[in-house]
Amino acid sequence: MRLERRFFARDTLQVARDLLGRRLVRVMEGRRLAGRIVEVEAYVGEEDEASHASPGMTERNTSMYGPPGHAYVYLIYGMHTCFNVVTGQTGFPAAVLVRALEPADGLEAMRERRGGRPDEQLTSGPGRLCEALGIDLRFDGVDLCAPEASLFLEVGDPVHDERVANGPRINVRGDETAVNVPWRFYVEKNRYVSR
DNA sequence: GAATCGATGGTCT
DNA sequence: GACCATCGATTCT
Repeated sequence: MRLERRFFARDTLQVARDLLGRRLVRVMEGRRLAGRIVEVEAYVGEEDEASHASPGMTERNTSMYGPPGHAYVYLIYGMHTCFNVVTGQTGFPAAVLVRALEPADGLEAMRERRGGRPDEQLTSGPGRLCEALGIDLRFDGVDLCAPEASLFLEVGDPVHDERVANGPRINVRGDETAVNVPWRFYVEKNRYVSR
């Protein structure tokens, strides 16, 4: 069962929290690579100084202004890509960065893609999970809810409140608000959460 | 373990 | 020309 567009069209903080436990799935050369989402961060509006939308619309961040349920993928530090899900209403720039997965299906393929690293390091970080699932810049702007999508989200097993922790976002710049708002959500004590 | 540092390229001023 | 929503290796305590 896939997550439908209306799931993503809600308040971004709600979507971020509810994304925990869902499965991110990549179909690649007939193989299914999937992981359970265990860590995310929300980026909300142009007022959020940590968001790429803070300077207003640019060529890079255009996807953030587009319809919910699409991907926003960008290159960071010249060598890693990061995957986000666009949330909220079309025209309002907001997205949830997926920071870590617990590997579920296609472990062998992920190990190959990740150079044989230990399983704990396959998908425990935004750049790592993109490498493990083969998510690159070509996915920027694609519709994750399209029937033919090779990258999509499944309902999975939602995480109960007691298992959800939150805190400030990792490695963000900006004013005091941007640095301190507890918009990072993760599954408590999960081995695959980053850092 | 914790802290530090280099790699590497697209985007924006 | 500066700045990164990172990773992995190296260099410390």
